[in-house]
Amino acid sequence: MIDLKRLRGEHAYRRGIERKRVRDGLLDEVLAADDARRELLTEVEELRAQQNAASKEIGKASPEDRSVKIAAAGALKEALAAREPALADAEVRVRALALQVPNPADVSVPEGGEDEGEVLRVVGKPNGESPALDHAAYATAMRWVDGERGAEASGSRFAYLMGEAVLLEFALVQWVLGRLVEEGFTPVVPPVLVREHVMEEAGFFPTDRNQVYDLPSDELFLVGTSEVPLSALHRGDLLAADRLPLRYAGWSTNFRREAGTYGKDTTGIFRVHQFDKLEMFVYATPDASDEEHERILAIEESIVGGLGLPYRVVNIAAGDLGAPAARKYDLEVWLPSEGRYRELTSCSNYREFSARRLRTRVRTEGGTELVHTLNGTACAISRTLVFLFEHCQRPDGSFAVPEVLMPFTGFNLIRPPA
RNA sequence: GGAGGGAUGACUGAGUGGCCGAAAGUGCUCGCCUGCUAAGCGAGUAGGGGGUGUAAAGCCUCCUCGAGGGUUCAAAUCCCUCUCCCUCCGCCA
Repeated sequence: MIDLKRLRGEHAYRRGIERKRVRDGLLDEVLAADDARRELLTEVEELRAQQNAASKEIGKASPEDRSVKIAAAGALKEALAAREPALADAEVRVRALALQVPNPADVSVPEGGEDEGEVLRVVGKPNGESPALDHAAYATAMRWVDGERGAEASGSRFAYLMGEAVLLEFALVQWVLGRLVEEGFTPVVPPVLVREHVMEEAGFFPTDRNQVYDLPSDELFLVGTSEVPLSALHRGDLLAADRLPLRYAGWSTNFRREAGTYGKDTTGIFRVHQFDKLEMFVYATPDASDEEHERILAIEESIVGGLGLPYRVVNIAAGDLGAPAARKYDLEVWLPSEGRYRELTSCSNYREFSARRLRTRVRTEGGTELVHTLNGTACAISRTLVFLFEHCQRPDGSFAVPEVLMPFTGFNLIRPPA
């Protein structure tokens, strides 16, 4: 959630919001609603002050004065009760509007939409050739992915992952998790079913509600990323400054309805309803969050680069940022069969946007401040496999295991089935 | 799933209708003191919102004792619902 005070008083803050895609007039509506709310608040508080004072006097009053004073206090109570609903309505209205307002884009974020991200660097070179089979055909040929049976069992975009592909998954998890522990991350296997308030406070409801699977009879929701439960880990906490940064590496299965993606990426396991992912989530002091963001990016680059995948780093444009992100980097990897770069990982700095709803704060010399939260993909397994299926595929159809994974797979080469 | 007990500030813990935003202790901050020390002495120390203020400070005010609702002139305290924790019984990967 945004800072209404800053929206009211800081031009740059407002400008950062306007650089994202915001409905015309929304910001003025929020400000007007907030003005109305504060006016009512002043009025109601004045009445409450009178009522409190009147009540206090009754306690000290002599028995014979009491009945008169109680009657007077009762009248004040009624006057107050007449105005309170208006204030409550105003608060609901401000909140509903404020929730629609995205986090301002950082000044370093380029102008524009989806295709206007700024390519910061290109690392590694596509060799210009495509493998004999694209990732989907290869995975089927190697008997690693069975999408047909997956669809029979659970519907489209579900698949069975099998054989060496599963060993590759666990090798990836082992290798990446080891790296993250080296970098000071605490590994976490979080709950993947959460309550509604967790979804709300993590910023996924109401905006992305249609992307989330729910279990109505238990009033629980399946998470689409471990970012959700990790953000709830310090809900309402007032943290000591010397505990920050808190770095967590969440491993979870993730569930996404992928509403609105009909017909997109329909082959293989590029886009599926269920996948496993290692996610980085960091709580940082406000003055350290930009540095922490660069750190997360560097880790992502070392993972993607370590797998030998050619990639580029994109500074995502304002119009393409999600609502909570002030800035975001994507790592896009070359996908030979499509002849273009596709997103593999990303990392965002939410600044204090998410922490405001979570009420996660840090005690500093000056007082208390909202923490900054950041998140980044360490390794999204299915999609990583997609890229490996093409880049590690050799002309004879065998699969060359990336060197960094060899210690965890116990084999270097996988031959196609006879 | 059944029965009972509990949730208070950074932490421990007192408080069963007004004198309580809250005793005491711990911790922390500042000062003093002992030749040194994890010792002693003194003072301060909850969070959040609104208003005022050029800003900081200050001042006024409201809200918050797990969450939400209710009773009452008045609620940490009484009632209801929910969440969580503990103990016992049952069941179980």
